[in-house]
Amino acid sequence: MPWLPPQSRPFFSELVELIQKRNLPKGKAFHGRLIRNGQASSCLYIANCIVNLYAKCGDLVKARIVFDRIPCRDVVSWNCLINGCSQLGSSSSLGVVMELLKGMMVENVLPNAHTFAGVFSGGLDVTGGRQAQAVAFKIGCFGDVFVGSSLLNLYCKSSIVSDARKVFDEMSERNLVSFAAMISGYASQRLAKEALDLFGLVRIEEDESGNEFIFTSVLSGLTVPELLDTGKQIHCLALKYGLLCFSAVGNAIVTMYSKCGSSDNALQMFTLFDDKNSITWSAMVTGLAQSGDFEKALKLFSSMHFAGISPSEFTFVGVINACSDLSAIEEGKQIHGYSLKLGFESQMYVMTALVDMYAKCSSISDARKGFDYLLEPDIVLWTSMIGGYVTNGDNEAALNLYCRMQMEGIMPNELTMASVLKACSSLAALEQGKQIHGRTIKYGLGLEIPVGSALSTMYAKCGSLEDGNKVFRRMVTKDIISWNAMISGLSHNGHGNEALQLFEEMLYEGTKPDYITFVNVLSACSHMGLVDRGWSYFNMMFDKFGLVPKVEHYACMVDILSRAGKLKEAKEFIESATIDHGMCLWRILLSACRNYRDFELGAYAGEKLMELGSQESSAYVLLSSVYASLGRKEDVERVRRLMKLRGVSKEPGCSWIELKSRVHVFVVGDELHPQIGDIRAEIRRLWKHIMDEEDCLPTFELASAYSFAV
DNA sequence: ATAGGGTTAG
Repeated sequence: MPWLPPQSRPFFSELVELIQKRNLPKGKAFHGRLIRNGQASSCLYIANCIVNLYAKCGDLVKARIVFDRIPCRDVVSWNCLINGCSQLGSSSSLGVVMELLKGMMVENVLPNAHTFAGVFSGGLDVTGGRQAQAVAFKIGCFGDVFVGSSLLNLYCKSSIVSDARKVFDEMSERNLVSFAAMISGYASQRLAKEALDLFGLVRIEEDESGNEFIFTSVLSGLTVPELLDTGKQIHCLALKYGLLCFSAVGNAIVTMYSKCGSSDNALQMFTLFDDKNSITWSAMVTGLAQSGDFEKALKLFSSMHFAGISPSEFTFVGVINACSDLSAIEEGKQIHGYSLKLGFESQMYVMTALVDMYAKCSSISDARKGFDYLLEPDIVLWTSMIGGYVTNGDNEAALNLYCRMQMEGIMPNELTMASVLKACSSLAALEQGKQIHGRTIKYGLGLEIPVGSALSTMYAKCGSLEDGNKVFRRMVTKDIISWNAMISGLSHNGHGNEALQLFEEMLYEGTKPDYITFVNVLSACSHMGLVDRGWSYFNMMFDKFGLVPKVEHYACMVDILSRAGKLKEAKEFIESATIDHGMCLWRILLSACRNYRDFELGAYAGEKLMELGSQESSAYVLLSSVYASLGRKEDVERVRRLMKLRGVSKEPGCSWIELKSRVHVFVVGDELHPQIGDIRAEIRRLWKHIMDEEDCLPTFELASAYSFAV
């Protein structure tokens, strides 16, 4: 049967050429001619070629029609169709590929190595891959290098490197292709050591120096500064073996230098590059942006135009990120315009970068416009938009969008859940948070760092400390953020001792605290009135961990001292502070002086604030009340006039609470709540209770809150 | 006649 009659030979060679060129229009015309002169179905060779022609050109419908008309299809006919589907690579194609594999076996056509190589290179579905793997094993195609390489590549692409390695180890024959696939699998998982080990093995086992594929793969895994020297050595090897003429190798070297923190080497490599292509430019622009050289990145981006290379979607993503980090919205908008001009308006990655940029630049409505433009946003774009709302403080919008996403049946990922949980934390929306917790379990997301941390924070912030702690204890790996979240949760809910205990436990486990940890620890000391421990933690920051205390830490210290009534000590501490502390320290002292009725010191602190030009209304209100207590009426007037003169006004206070799925909002001075009468009566009752209590002197804040409320 | 690997991105 596989025989090509002499009269078909000229047609055959012309067909092969059309297939190689993927020339569908000419191919169609040629197919028409073959039908007219009766050659189309003269032999299986020609028929298969025609199936292959349509399949390679992506016209699977036509390929299938021709295929269905072949009277006795052989394994090649099926393989052509399968490969066509594989190369389309759409999400639905894997199902089709599996159907075809089944179909051929039903017709008693035995698959061969070509079949499986095609099947494995088609989709990214692991389940399908495993099924087909079993069939390949049974039929005895498993030993083939092509089959093994494409299967291990499938596992790599699905991020299951361990399974890929199993296939790799079990292969009876390996070649450079199998090595390249395996190395790149490790590299993409950032397992540089494993990738380098295999790279070394290539030279022993294959007795070869490798090829351009091996080099690009191993280079792409070198992404941290510690590997810079290794990267340099591999660069030298590439030079020695004459592989620098492959632009992919050069591109990988440029990226390697950027990621390993050597922009200089990257730029040098880039400058010496003979024929820079779009990838080279993108790699360099992105590299500069990621190293924090945003201006250089933007400059290089504009010179690209003059070099006659037009930016790709990759370049845009890189340069838009530079704008986000710079908060350079004007440049960002221009680049957005440029990307529209080049027709990237529907590119998912570009749009995600734009949404991030607008969100970071506080233009959340522009971010939303971009998001709405894409009809089928993928999960990363959904997550960026939701996360954008969260960073801009519009937590309701974040949750609304998340609900819409759920209704559209989009499966969230870890980062989506972490964002919506953060929204729940900020809103203190416990019920919603619990539901989302349920979802994470349903989706099998576990308690890995983004979700686990967000969950324990959410419970802690919503006052459900036990649940927060439960989640925290079940997390297998905790990072500093998880610890901070739990410590702060305990501290904020009045469990200062437990907060400090947890901090000690953290130190014991060898986790290094950061600035935020110390803010939480010091504020716990403040709530507990622990002056000595406060001092010891404050000193520990620099002495033990090399952390220079920031203004927040000074503020906590002032708070500790003044709450404990050590007002003079607090004043001396502020005046000896070596940092540019601004006004907040005096503001804390002033309020403490008011509460402790040390009006002289209060006036001193208040006048400091007046000198520094405070814009906080509370500073003026507090100081004038201090002067009122001292009976200095003219000073009261002066402070009030100053407040007016400087245009300081009071932001109305606002608070809310969620009860039985309803959110109750209160703004200072409003009468809107339907039960406002009952609420006021209850506040009066509580106030009376406080006043009746012995030794219970309400603070100034409490007293003013009371006077506002009733 | 049919097959496998690499470089840039959210």
